[in-house]
Amino acid sequence: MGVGTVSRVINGSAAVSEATRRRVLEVVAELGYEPNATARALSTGRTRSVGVIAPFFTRPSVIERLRGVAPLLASSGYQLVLFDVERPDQRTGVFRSVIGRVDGLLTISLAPPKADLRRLAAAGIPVVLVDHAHESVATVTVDDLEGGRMATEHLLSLGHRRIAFAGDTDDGVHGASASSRRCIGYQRALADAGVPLRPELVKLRPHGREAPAIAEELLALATPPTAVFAASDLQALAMIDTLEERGMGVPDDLSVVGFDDVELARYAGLTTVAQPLEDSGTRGAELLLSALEGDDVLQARQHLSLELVVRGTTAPPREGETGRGEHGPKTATDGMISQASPT
Amino acid sequence: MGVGTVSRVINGSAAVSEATRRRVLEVVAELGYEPNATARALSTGRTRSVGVIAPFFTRPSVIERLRGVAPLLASSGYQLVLFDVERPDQRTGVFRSVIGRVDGLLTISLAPPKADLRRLAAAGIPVVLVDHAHESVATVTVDDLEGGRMATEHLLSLGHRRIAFAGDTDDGVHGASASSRRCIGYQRALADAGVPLRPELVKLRPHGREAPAIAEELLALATPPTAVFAASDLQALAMIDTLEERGMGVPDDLSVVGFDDVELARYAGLTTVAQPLEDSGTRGAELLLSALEGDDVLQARQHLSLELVVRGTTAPPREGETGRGEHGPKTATDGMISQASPT
DNA sequence: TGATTGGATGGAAGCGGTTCCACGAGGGGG
DNA sequence: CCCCCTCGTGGAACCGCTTCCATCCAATCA
Repeated sequence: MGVGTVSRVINGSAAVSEATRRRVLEVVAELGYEPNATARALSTGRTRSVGVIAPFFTRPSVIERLRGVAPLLASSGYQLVLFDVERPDQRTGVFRSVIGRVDGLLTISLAPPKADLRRLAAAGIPVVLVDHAHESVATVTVDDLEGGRMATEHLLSLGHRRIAFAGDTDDGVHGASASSRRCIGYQRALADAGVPLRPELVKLRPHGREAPAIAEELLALATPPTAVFAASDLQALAMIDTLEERGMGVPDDLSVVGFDDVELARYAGLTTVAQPLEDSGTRGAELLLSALEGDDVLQARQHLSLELVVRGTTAPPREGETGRGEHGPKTATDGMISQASPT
Repeated sequence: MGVGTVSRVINGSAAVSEATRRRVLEVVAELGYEPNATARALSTGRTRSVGVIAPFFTRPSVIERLRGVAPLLASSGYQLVLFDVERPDQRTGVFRSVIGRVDGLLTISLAPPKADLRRLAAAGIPVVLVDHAHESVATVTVDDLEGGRMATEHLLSLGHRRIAFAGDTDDGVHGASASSRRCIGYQRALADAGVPLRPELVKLRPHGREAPAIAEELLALATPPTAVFAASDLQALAMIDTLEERGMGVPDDLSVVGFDDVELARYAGLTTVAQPLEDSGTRGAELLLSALEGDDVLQARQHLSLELVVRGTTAPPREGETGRGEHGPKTATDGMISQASPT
């Protein structure tokens, strides 16, 4: 029994007589032989695994995306190799180090450097970007700008005028510009409504991890906002916690809108802009799988839609605090007709 | 420049003259050369990656464990390869297929077949079991039995007597016997309190995914329970949803206790038995990493402790419903003195 | 000055598969 | 009866790296 024959039997390739096939299988079973995946990968050039690169993959929003990815990969026989990016220096090397380790690549909320994308392409590794737009590879995105607008308009329609924005600094490290696009939507909505943008109400912090600090700063303002639009649910939730610790009632004293609609948001009753997280993962995986089958998906641009979900953290501002009189003292003269047009 | 020399420079092994080293590095930079990880793995027998096997890894409890694992692996330079087990047939092969793909293995809430454990040992792959006890490999566990007892005793101390248990069928597929151990704790607590075990109050369903069905069945009973101990927070939460849809108030009409204390539980205000999920991941990763360094950790048995966290889903039963009169009609004769000894 | 020693270097072997090619045997057609 | 095909099979070459061994050269020592 030559090595070639055994290989052929195991891979079911080419023609092998029924007799030898049976004999090989017999011996394989007896020896409990299991082919070495690494050797096979080296020889064939295919690893049967796809890489998923995500910053802080245990974040709820990423996890919900993975919920869409995992089942598809599992049922297609691909191994899921997770590359967690937690520090800037990790990101530098990841895109390079995956070459030769994976057959395909899916990134979540990350902007791959153009140079790396070129190398990947040269290496014949298909790439799909979930939650990040790019001109030359397949992407699955939502209209963050529009989402920012939706959240802000909701607040405006409730009668709010002093609306803060809490987001991530687009440090360029993770290239997660979703937050900044949402901020643009926020600014546009304000502009369209003729509400002046007040720079002191726009708070940016790295990683979206310092919502408490932002809450404190906002509260310390001479005239605090009556509403906050946070660029992610996690930020919104953390902010609400801090606010309530400081004795502020949500939404009575302050309205809060989030973004994403992660599972937690439902339980916390958070008003938020919902994006189809799990679906984004599914679409991304579909795209990648089809690229691995040989299809050309470079032009694919999946656009998922957003939806405002109004729950319990937004309400009209207290009387006299619509913020119309920008700097004016809190004169409680408006009576009770502050509700604009609730959804 | 021979291949050997280049290899030596790249791996910083053995002696290479400063001149050649510089020259090699130069060319490497110029060519943008990146070593092929697969070939390296085949040659050295080390993959620089560790496998994590978990059933449904996107479940909150697993994710929180991974939160402990990921940072440690990342900072030690190991790749995290995730093997998601969603179907029984996947489990059969996983333990075999990891051989040759990973240097070490960490399983979560899974019972590896003894035979596979032997093969792994023979292949020199260290294994750490998180959330599953085993005699011959390193484990990180909690005392589920005691946890079941804690939850049940809490309910008993509130005055409940008709206490239901909602858990997973220990189908042997995932070998997740945590649920059944918790059930034993539940039974012991009842026995110790002299409360007879009523089989119709013990509901087991696969995957812990059918809490709604269990809730329905419980409600349909001639004399429904006044409290439920669910073997996981997810089950508890799903059950509460269903209960409330049916017009039952929690905890007014029915008390519910969960298990795990996942993040959601905090937001949902669920009373539950808290186990240090993230910490379990950290401990597991530490053990594995140290085994990878060559330490013998086979005897390691990390025992983490549990804690009852009382929130808003448990309360004394309604008057006259302590269940003392097992089958008795709901005679509302007890007056208002139903509170036993609230925590 | 010749022998000795040790550091630097080149390259072959091997890791465990897959694949291609050559070869042999058996069968059908001329 | 011989030739040619075809099918089945064995094994060499190769995938890209590490590692060991042999070689070489220069410096040190006698």
